Amino acid sequence: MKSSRRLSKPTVLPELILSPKLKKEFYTRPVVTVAKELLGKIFVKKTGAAVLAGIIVEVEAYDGSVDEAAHTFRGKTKRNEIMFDRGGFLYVYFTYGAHFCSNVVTGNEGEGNAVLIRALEPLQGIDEMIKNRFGRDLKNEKEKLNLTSGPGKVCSAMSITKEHYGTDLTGDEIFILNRPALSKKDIISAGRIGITKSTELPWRFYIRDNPYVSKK
DNA sequence: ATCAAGATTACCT
DNA sequence: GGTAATCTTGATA
Repeated sequence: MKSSRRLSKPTVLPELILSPKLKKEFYTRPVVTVAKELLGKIFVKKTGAAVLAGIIVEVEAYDGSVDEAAHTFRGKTKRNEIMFDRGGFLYVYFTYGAHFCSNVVTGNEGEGNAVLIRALEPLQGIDEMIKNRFGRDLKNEKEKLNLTSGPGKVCSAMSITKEHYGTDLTGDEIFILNRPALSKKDIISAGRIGITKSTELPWRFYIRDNPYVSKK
C-alpha cells in the first residue's frame, strides 16, 4: 500500500544520522592522503531544514609547494588565502566567468594545499539539487547522471557560491560525514583534468565504476 | 590600465 | 570530438 510505504520511508537517510562528522584532525594531514580518503565520504550542506548530501566519488589534490597547477604555487593572494590556513576550511573559487568550484583545505597553516571536489553521487535532497541545476524537472534519466558529475555542477546543485568561501567544515552548515574506508582496488589514480601545468602528477582520484565520475 | 588564461560546461556537428 | 560563452584574477607596464 502506498500510504504505509510512505510512512515507513525514512525522511533522513540512515547514513546521515549514524555517520560522525569528520574532525579537524582528518583534514590536517597531507593533501594526497586526504584526497584519497575523501572518496566514499558524504558531503553535506544544510540550509535551514533542507539537507543536500552526496557521496564524494571524484577528487583532485593540489599541493602549492611543488604543483604548478595549484592556485597557491606563486604565493598568497586575496583569492587563495584560505588555502594557507589550517586544514578543514572550504576554498571556493569562480572560473570561466560562470562556475564555482569547491575545495577542502588540508594540511597545516602556511602550506597552501587543497582537494577539489569534482563529483558527487547524489544521496539526499535530490529534487532540490535538480531545481538548483536546471530550474525545472529532469527531462530524462540520463540527465540524472549529469547532476553532479563535475566540479562546477557540484556547486550549482549544492548552491555553493563565493558566499561560502572559508566555511569551517567542522561547523554545522557544510561538513563531511565519515564512512568506512574504501578498498584500495576501488580507488583509481589518474592525471588531473583541465590543467596545463604539472599534468604528470597522478593526483586525480575516483571510485571505480561509479557512474557520476566526470571522465574515465 | 590592460591583457591573457582559466582546477568548466553546454551545445553543436 | 570541437568550441563558444563569460568574467574574475593575477601578472605585467
